[in-house]
Amino acid sequence: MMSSGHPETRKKILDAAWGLLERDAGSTVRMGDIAKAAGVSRQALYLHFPDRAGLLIATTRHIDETNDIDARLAASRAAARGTDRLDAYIEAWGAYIPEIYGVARALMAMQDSDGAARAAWTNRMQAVRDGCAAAVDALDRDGALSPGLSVAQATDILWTLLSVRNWEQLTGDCGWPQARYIAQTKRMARRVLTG
Amino acid sequence: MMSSGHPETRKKILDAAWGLLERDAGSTVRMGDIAKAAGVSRQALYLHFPDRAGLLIATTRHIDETNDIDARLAASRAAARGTDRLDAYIEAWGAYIPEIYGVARALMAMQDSDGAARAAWTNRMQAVRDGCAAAVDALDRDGALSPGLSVAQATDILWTLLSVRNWEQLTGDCGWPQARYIAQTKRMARRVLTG
DNA sequence: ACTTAACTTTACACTGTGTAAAGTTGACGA
DNA sequence: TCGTCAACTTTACACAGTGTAAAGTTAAGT
Repeated sequence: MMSSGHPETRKKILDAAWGLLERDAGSTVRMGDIAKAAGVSRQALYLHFPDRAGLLIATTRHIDETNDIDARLAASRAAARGTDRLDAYIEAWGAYIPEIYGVARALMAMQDSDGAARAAWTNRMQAVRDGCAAAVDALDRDGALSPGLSVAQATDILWTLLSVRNWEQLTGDCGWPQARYIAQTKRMARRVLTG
Repeated sequence: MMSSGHPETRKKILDAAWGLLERDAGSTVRMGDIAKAAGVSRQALYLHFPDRAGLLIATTRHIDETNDIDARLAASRAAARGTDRLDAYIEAWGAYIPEIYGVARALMAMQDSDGAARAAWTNRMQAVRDGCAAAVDALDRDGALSPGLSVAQATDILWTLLSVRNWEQLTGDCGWPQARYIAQTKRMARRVLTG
């Protein structure tokens, strides 16, 4: 059963899931953990969300709304020159990754087993890809795109460069501070795409 | 109970796991699936390997031995100039990723829940990182390393560029053929690291 | 014949997800 | 004031997959 129940309880659950996933993004957060954190019975979760995947997906949307991601990314479209636009997009998306990382990680971990989780995450990443395509288009219009690099391939490259996994590896395994991640990613994108 | 039993049966199991993980790298390969493919009871797996993580780790080693990975990577160390060496390393490792992708994927999926799997995979990736560091050092000795890029940071970047996840995204999601992956990765590495 | 290693068979404990259904509580309306 | 209804709790259970336990089988070795 989905989306019955008080919106207030629903919000409590989403906030609990968010907090828990943000806090220990490493360990596996179970349905029971979320219920306990929300001060609600485990079964109550199933009154509001169809299953674990549904709850996680709803959590990403909840985070998006709270942080007004649309506005943030829209701002990056304002820049006139292609390279400025590229920088702005990297800054906006790169700053957003840490916010969603907890849920992203849980959702990525489900991809192999759960089709709905895979679809939801793919959809989400498609939106990022669209942003990459827009930035690459802007570069291309300026004639700044590296010769011998098609628009499609440049988009693939930028999209890959900006993956959550790369952020995870650089800030996690390599211990980079967020500021360095942003600066170096900008540098890499410029070096690889323009020229 | 670990590593008792006939080495021949052990090899049958490892080959079965290898084949299965290579074939449907997407879906979840269960212990029972491997047992059936090996023509052996599920319990027999536990006579040879401590648990699922242990079996997967042993499978990577088995693949390494069969393909003589050490020799392949050692060959990349022969190149005189730093940039040649970089190319050779990318070619060697990049060609190896598809071979281990099936097991790698299964092992990566276990990382959140299983500490041994995490340790094994981390160890493995550390070896790749060492290769990256060696290539970066060679560039640095040639004075070819981009100014404003420390050896450590250059290593981090190359290591991230060469991650299995990036290969997965480019050849999988983006549909790149292997040859393009190699060529473009070489190009990116050169552009980002040297100059 | 006796033993032993290697493997099979059967059975079961455990974890986490999801379903099912009966019980509780408080608000709201006739 | 009583009934009703929605939201939630409680209890119970089915299911999948991993791993453990232990008794049974088989073939080779001595």
